[in-house]
Amino acid sequence: MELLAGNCRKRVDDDFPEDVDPFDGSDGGCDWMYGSRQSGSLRMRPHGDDDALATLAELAPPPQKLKPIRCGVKAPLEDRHPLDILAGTLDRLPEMGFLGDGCFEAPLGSKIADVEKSGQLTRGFEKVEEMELEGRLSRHGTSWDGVSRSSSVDSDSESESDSSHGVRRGKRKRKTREKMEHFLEKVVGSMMKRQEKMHKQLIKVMEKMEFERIRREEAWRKQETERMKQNEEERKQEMARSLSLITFIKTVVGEEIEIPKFCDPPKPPQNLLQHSESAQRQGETKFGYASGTRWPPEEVQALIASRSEVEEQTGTHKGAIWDVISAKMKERGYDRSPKKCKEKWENMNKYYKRVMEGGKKQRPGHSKTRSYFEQLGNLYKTNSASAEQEE
DNA sequence: CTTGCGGTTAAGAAAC
DNA sequence: GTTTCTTAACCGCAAG
Repeated sequence: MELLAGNCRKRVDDDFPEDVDPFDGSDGGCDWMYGSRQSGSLRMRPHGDDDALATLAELAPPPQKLKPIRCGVKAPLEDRHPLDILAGTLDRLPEMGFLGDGCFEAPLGSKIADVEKSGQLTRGFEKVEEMELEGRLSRHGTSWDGVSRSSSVDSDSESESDSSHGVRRGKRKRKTREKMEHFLEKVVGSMMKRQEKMHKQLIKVMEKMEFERIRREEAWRKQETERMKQNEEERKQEMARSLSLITFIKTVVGEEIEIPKFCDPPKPPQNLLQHSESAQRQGETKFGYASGTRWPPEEVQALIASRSEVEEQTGTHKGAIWDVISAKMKERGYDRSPKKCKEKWENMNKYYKRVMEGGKKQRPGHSKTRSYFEQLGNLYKTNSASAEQEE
């Protein structure tokens, strides 16, 4: 498009006289198409023989202010037919970045050549006329240049014009134009097809990449699940070893060893996941924990144990105690944020106090849900006892 | 600003 | 179906 807009400075190779000013009237370089602006246009000479060129002139009216395609250096005007020049330019479109590689099965130039050979793009000369012309041109020392040819032919043909000639020319003109249009349609159609094909290919590649990404993700998930399972196995083995050790010590010592509650086999880190999974099948449990936010009794006990541990260690409730508690909960296999731990603790205590103060009777069926009451009560007792001792 | 605490509310489950 | 219990989550206030 840049080329057509006239601002393309890209240098193409020598086949195309890119440095030639197509509208430069000084040497008549573009008169073949637009007619001489100095000595009168082609159309001013109705009896010109070069019908195809005349057609081109009709198709492309002379530009008024459009800047021609220029490049840095002026090259000598070639003795080439304009259609050859056009073909050469079209063939360079891919190089110039207008079309992708292989936009056309064969070079456009060759297509044009084919069209010419098959007579689709006749230049409007009959063999005889052409030979005649050649002779005349050579007599005038003019090269095979559209302008020279057309102008010299025009001047001569004026004298030879007759009515039958005019009718034939008119027909040829129409025919040529139709063929030109047909050819251009074909070119555009071919370009569009090519672009469509490329677009489809691009979509295919994108789909393939997306598929690959999903596949990798799946593989990663699988791997992660495997790793978790392995961890769980190791933990179980460790627990079994510990239990057998404890049993052995028991038999050796002959005394009952109290195992702290928090030494219960910890749940795997994915217990939250399990909760959500089990929540679905937990019409079976008292509370479905359907929301996934409810704390199961074991988790509540773990929280209380963690809290009492930290309290023993620090002796204070201040500071980042809930961070420590959250970390301890994680060690036990429960993933709860410090904020959640704190909230749960507060809510639990609130409810405990409310119930204790209110002296409400526990629902028999709900005794399980308040399994933490006992632990909390113990905790309060020990706390108050230690406070009394300090006093 | 952080922390602890009390109050409130909506939602879910069990008891009636 | 209604009532009651239990819980999570949010808000505000006071103390440090």
